[in-house]
Amino acid sequence: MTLKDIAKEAGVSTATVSNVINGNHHKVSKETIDKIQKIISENDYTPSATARSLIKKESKIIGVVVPNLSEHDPFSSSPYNTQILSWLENYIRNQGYYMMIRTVGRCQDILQAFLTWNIDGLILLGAFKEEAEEIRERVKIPTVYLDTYAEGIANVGIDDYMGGYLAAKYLLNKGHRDIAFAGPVTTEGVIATRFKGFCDALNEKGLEFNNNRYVEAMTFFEDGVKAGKKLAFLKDKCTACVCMSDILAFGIMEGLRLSGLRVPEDISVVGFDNLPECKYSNPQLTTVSQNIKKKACLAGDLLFEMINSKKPVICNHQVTVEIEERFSVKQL
Amino acid sequence: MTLKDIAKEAGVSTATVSNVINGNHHKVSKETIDKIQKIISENDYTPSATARSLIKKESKIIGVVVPNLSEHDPFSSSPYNTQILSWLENYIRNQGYYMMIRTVGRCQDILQAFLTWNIDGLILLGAFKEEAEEIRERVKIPTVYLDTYAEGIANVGIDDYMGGYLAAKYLLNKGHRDIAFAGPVTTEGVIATRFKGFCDALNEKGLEFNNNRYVEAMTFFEDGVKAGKKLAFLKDKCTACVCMSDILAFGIMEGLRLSGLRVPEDISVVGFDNLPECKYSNPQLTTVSQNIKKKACLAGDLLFEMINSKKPVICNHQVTVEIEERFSVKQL
DNA sequence: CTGAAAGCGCTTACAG
DNA sequence: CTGAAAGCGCTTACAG
Repeated sequence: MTLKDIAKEAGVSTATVSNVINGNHHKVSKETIDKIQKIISENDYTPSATARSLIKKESKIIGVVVPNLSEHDPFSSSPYNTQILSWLENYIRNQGYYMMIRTVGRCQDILQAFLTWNIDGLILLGAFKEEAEEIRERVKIPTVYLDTYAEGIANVGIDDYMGGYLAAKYLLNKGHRDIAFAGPVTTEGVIATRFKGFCDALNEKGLEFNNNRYVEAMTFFEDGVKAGKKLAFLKDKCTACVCMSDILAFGIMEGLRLSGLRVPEDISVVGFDNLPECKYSNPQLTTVSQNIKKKACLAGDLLFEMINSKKPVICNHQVTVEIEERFSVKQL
Repeated sequence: MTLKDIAKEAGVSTATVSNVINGNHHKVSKETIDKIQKIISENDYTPSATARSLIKKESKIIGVVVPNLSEHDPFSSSPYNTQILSWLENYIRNQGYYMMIRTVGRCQDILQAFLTWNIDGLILLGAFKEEAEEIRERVKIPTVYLDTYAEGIANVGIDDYMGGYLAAKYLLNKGHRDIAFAGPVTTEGVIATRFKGFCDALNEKGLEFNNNRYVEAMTFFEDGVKAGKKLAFLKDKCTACVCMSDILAFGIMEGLRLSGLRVPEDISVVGFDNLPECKYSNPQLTTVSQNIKKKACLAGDLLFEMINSKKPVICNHQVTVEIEERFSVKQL
């Protein structure tokens, strides 16, 4: 059933049917409206989004790109991304839009194919700086980045510096002095910024971070297990470790346990993200809490502001973070 | 840049450009192909998916519907759904298709709007029987259901009966006799079937399930906490509890703990699903493991079989389940 | 091997 | 208030 069929059945032109469907009721007489609406509901008719999108050059689709370390991993290997995704879906749906998801190794790989859908907006989770710069040049539709450090874009992130700072500060206040740092090694971006805050907190106390205590690890559970074992046998013994994600912290706790160490009795652990899982873990994880829902909502606000105003926005929201205290840190 | 522009620049017709783009190389001379491909790559041209979809009546989009208890919840409130979703995304992407996600209260609500996209296939997670029956009548495109008990559809589920049976059997073998069952109350479908298997295992041992031990709870953490407190003070004391999801089990363990009971020393807990979280929990959760990746892959296989063969398939795959033993059950 | 023409299902000036 | 016509960006017989 097409709009044309309805027009025929109602004995009017397609233009009139179109006006009824699109709520241009001031252009159509009451009787015509009623007649057409009756036919529409009787036939369960819905306009073709493709045809409409073709002519209106908009689609009501928001594309969301989830970068993955490997294209073979599912996005759930990063529960943080999953959380963000689900709040974005919620936001996008409430705006009456559709969400198209794509996991990808490098952001650029998918862009062209994605844009072919006339998508009205684009959200990118955790793109790297160089990716963002390339995308900024090539993509002309409203785009919002999450957790990306780059100039000239609309970004929603957190106060990563403060995250690292607070984690260290918290441990220092609990009497810890020999603190490890676990996460990927980077020179800029999210992790590097957190690391800087972390070091500065130590420095304030007159301490210097000992680089042997940088435990390199991807933010996955299995990497965490390995990292935990490394941590257990570190030459420069530690009493605590700050981890760059909760999942990594879970893995590290497991690795420590397998090495015969107890958390927090023998070594304290602080996570990052405050995922729901922190409440189930053993012990429940003290972590740097970022407000994931708020980030998703801010990203949505930004995106739809750009869509509705048809103007690009350049900004960098930094959502505040705080320590969520649970039971994985011991007072020394 | 459109196909027409390319045709003009190359001095050929749009039909010829179309043939080049679509790989109908036997219809076009070598020189023409080269000339056109040069122009295409120089201009970074990608065909409009909307226009193509309109005329071909296919879209390379797979719609995935995630039913939620509340439309205001994000889909991550069900980590099981999240896992399925992410493996589906993986599968769909590897087929060169796009995934459109929609969370919804009642499946029917979204269907019409969803179908307007000429989507090539539909996957529904956890639809109810009546929903499935309505959808079966109204939807003419390839559709695959997950965990739905209904006739005449293509379904991928698990052996729920065996899941319930094995959980009870496992506890019986560990010496437990007074066993509770925690989950939503239903008369048919996934949970009811598991419950039947659960009861039958008890019966085999000459035991009858005591209905006072049916702890009603939704499969969320917070509901679990409440259920755990109820369980702690049940008149008909139990030594173990089978929970209808891991998340529920985590909540129940927390509720028990808050009530002063230890798991597994005072009471044993068995979960259902075997989510990654089971490895982080306190204690690590013994659970009925379902192969989530396999389910997603089977669903993908089925869907694309239907899409490629253009024939509907009616079947009911039941993936096998097994007990994943960890540390939440005590030998009596 | 190539092109003119029709058409997918809509919307949008424009004329009446 | 209503309709004829053009057009969105493609593909597909069909004729040459």
